[in-house]
Amino acid sequence: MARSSATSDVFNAIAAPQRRQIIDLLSKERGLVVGTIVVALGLPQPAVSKHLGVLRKVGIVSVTKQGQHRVYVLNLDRLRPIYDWVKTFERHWEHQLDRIKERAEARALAQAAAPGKTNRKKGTP
Amino acid sequence: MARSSATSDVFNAIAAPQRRQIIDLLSKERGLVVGTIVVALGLPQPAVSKHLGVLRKVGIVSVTKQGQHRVYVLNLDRLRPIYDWVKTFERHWEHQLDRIKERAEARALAQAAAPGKTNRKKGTP
DNA sequence: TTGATATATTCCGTATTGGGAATATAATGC
DNA sequence: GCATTATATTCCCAATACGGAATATATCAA
Repeated sequence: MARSSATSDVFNAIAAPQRRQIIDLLSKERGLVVGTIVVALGLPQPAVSKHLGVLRKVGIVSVTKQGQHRVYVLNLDRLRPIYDWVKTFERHWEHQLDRIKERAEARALAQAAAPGKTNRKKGTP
Repeated sequence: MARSSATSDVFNAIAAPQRRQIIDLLSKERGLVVGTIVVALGLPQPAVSKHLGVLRKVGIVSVTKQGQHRVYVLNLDRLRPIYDWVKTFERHWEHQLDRIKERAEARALAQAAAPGKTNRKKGTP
């Protein structure tokens, strides 16, 4: 046995950054034609078609013919397993998250009070 | 050029289910010795060592010698990129999420009120 | 029909995977 | 020293992966 095959499960399908890019694109622009993805990613068309093939096989995207184009749409629910998996560990980041959120809010307040400059590192002399 | 190499980034590192299992284990039991993981996964020891090697190289786990054992611990922050990525799509699942959160809060309250037993499903009549 | 455009498929080559088996290293105990 | 235990490393191999190049299919347009 070798590897789990990118077309076998979602985790392998999203391992390739190009495919994540495609997913990102499709999450913003609902329904994209291959050509658009090609120019957006700057990859050769066959490469894009292959990546789309992988995503299709796993069910992350689906196609509909439309004239001579293929319109790809995202099936976000297929990403749930990943979400559910990492969410298991969310607890561990929650405190950090809270702190980050607090900081962000503090920053927003500070900026609202005195806009014009983003505050820098830390160094409180 | 072939693939991005499992040892190159976190997304590839977690593509293998065995490695996700290891992560799951380490998230429950903080600090595990290789032998424990071996019996838990039912994989041959060299295989486990290799998977641990991948996780180590990506920074998901770190080792400390302890006598003749190696204790592996999880560095959960390294999984953040994955979390952050899927979280982008959370919006699409929000309704479901709200319900989950509500349940979690209800559970927390119930537990605060009467600790000692985790409540089971829900059943919304 | 011919041709242009849009997309998919096939073949090729190199790199990588992940388990198996054997072996190497390291620490412990006698 | 030697044996045992714990873990890592090496070598092998079949199965992929993924980009490149070429080609195949499909649709539209004239």
